[in-house]
Amino acid sequence: MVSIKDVARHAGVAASTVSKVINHYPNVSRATKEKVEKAVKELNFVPNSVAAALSSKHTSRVALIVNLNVEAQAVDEIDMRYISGAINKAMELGIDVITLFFFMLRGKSSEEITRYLKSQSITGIIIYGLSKEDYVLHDLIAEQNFKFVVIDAPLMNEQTSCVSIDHTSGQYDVAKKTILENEGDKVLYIAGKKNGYVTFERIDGMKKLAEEMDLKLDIRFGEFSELEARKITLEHGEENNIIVCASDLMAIGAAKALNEMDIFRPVCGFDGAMLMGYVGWKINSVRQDFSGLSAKAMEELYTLLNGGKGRMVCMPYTLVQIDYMDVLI
Amino acid sequence: MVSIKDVARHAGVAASTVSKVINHYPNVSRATKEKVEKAVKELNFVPNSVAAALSSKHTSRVALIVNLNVEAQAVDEIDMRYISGAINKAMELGIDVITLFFFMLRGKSSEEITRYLKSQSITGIIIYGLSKEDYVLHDLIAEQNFKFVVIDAPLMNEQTSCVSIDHTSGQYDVAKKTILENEGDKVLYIAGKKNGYVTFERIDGMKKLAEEMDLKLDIRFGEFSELEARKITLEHGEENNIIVCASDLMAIGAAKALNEMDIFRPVCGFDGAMLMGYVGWKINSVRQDFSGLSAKAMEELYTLLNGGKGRMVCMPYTLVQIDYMDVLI
DNA sequence: CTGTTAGCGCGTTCAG
DNA sequence: CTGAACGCGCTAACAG
Repeated sequence: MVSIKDVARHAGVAASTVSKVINHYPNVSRATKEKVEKAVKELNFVPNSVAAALSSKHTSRVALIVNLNVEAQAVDEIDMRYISGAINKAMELGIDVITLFFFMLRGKSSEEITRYLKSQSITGIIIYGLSKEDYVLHDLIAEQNFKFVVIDAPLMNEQTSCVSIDHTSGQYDVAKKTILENEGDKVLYIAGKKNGYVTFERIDGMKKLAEEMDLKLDIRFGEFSELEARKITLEHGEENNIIVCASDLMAIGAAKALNEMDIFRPVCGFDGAMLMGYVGWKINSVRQDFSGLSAKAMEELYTLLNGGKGRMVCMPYTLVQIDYMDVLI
Repeated sequence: MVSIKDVARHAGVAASTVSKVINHYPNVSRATKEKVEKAVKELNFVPNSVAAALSSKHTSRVALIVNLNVEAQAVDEIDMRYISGAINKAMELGIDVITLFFFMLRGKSSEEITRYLKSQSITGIIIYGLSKEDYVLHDLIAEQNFKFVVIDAPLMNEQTSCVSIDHTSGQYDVAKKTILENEGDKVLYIAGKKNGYVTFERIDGMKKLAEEMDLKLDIRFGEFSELEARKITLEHGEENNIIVCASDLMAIGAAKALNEMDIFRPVCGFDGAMLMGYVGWKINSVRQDFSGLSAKAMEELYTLLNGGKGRMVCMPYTLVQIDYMDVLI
C-alpha cells in the first residue's frame, strides 16, 4: 500500500505538502504541485479515505439511505438511477458513500442510528423514498445531527435541503395535455400512496387543473400498484372519460383494465421510465432525470457540508409520450 | 462524540484496556471487564470503526458487490434478501460493509477497482450475481489481493471461498418429484442465462435425471425472463408433457402460455420465492434460504480474513409447492 | 510557499 | 493482568 509519505519522498517534499496538493489547497507553487502530481501518477497513489476521514474534521463521508420499492415491480430501474447518479457524483467530488437501505434501519431508534452513523464518521445523509410514516427518520432529520438532503419530500431546516421536481405542475401539465388532446371532462385520478409526499403534491396539481377546466375529478389511491390501478379502472373507468395515473406502472394497469373492458379511455402516467409495457398503448408521461436529480442532491449535500444553508432545489422535467409495446420484460 | 478515552476515564482504566474488552481479548480479568462494559453501556459508546480500520492491520471492512437483476422483474426481493442477510450477519460480527453494485464498476479495470478498494481499507469481498462474462471481476479474484466469497459460482482458490446450494441435485430433485407426481417422459427444460454459472449446474441435474428415467430432454435458454419462457412454451409446450423451469418467474411465464394455449402441462420452477403469481397454478419449486446463504457467506469471509483457506460451502434447500394465486403484485 | 509538529480514535506491542 | 508508548495514513495548525 503506497502512502502519502511514499509520494512525499518520491517527490522530495513533505507529506503535508502532498496533502495540500491532492486536496487542492490554494497555497502551493505550480512547480511543487506538478512534482507532486507526477509522483502521484507514477506511484499510482490513491489516498486512503479512511485515514482522511479520521483526520479531517471537515470530512465528507456520506450515507445514502434508500427505500427500495420492493413491493412495486419494475421500479428498481428508477432506484438504480437514483443510486448511480448519487454515487457517480460522489466519486467526482471525492466523497465516500455508504449505501443503506430502509430495511436495515427497521426497529432501530434515531439514537441508535445516530450512534451508528457517527461511528462511521458520517456527516451527511441523502434520503430517498421517505414517506410520512417513517417517523424515526423524521426524528433523525429534526435532531439536526447531520446534514441532510431529502429527495422528493418537502423537508427543510438549517441543515436540511430538499431536491425534487415540481410535482404539482408536472401532474398539472401532463394531465392538461392529455385532456386537451382528447377532450374529456370527467377525470379518474389514480393517485399514489396515501402516506407519500409526492402523492399530495400531485393531487394539488389535479385539483388546480380541475378547477381551471371545470372538470369532475374522481380521486382514488392506487398505492403505485399496477394491480390496484387495474382494479380501480375496472370499477370506475367507464364512468369517467380520462384516466390520469400518478405512475406509468399504474397507467399500464389502467390500460390493461380498459383492454379487458374493451373500451377506450385516454390514459396518462408519470415518471417516463421504460417500464415493462403492454398492449400498444400510447401514454403521456412526465419524464424526470432521476440520476440527474440524485447527482444534484449529492452536490447540494456537498455545499451543505461546506457551510451552505438548507434550501429547496427544484429540478426540471419534460413531457413525453411513450408507446408501450407488447413486451412483458 | 464519546471516544474510547472517555470510556476509559469513566471506568478508571486505560484506553488500551477498553480496547481489549470490546475486542474480546482473552487476558482481561472478569472484574475490569465488567467495569468497562458498564461504562460502555452508560456512555452509549460505539467504537469508531473508521479509526479501528485505520489502526488495525487485521481489520474487517468488507465490500458486498451485487449484480442486481434489473432486467428481470420481481427478482429484487431475492436481491434484498441476499443483501440484508449479509449485512445483518456483518453487524453481528462487527464487520463494516460497503455495498457496491456492478454498474458502478462498469468500465473500470481490475487495477482501478483494486486501488479504490484499498483506498477504502477493504480486505474482503462478497460477490453475488457473477456471470461468466464478468471478466474484470474474474481478474480481481484471480489476482488474490483480497479475500473473496463468491455466491453461486464455483470459483475457488487460496483466498476465495464459494457458497451455494447444490443446484444440480436441487434441479434433479424438483424435476423428478414433478415427473413422478404427474407421469411424463418428454421434458421441456427452460434453462437460465447462457453465461450464468448455475444454469449449467442445473442442466447437469436435468441430464442426469433424463438418463436415469429415460426421458426425452428438450433444453432451451429462457434467460430467466418470463416473456422468453412464455414464448418457448408457446412454441414447444405442446410437444412435451412436462415443463421444468430454472426459475419461478419463468414457470409463471410458462403457465401463462399454457393458459393461452388452453392446455395443461405440469410445471415446476426454482427459487421458492413469493413472486407475483398468476392463474391459480400449483408449481413445485426449490426453496433456498437466500438470507441464510449470504449470512453464511459473510461468516465464511470472516473465517477467511482470520486465516482460513478458501473452500466450497454447500447450503441446504427444500422442495416446496407453491400455489400461485390470481395476484399481479 | 513549505516543512515541522500534533493530533484524529483506535489497536497493538511490551514492560511492569 | 494492566497501562504506557507508539503508529496507522492523513489533515491542520503553526513556524519558518
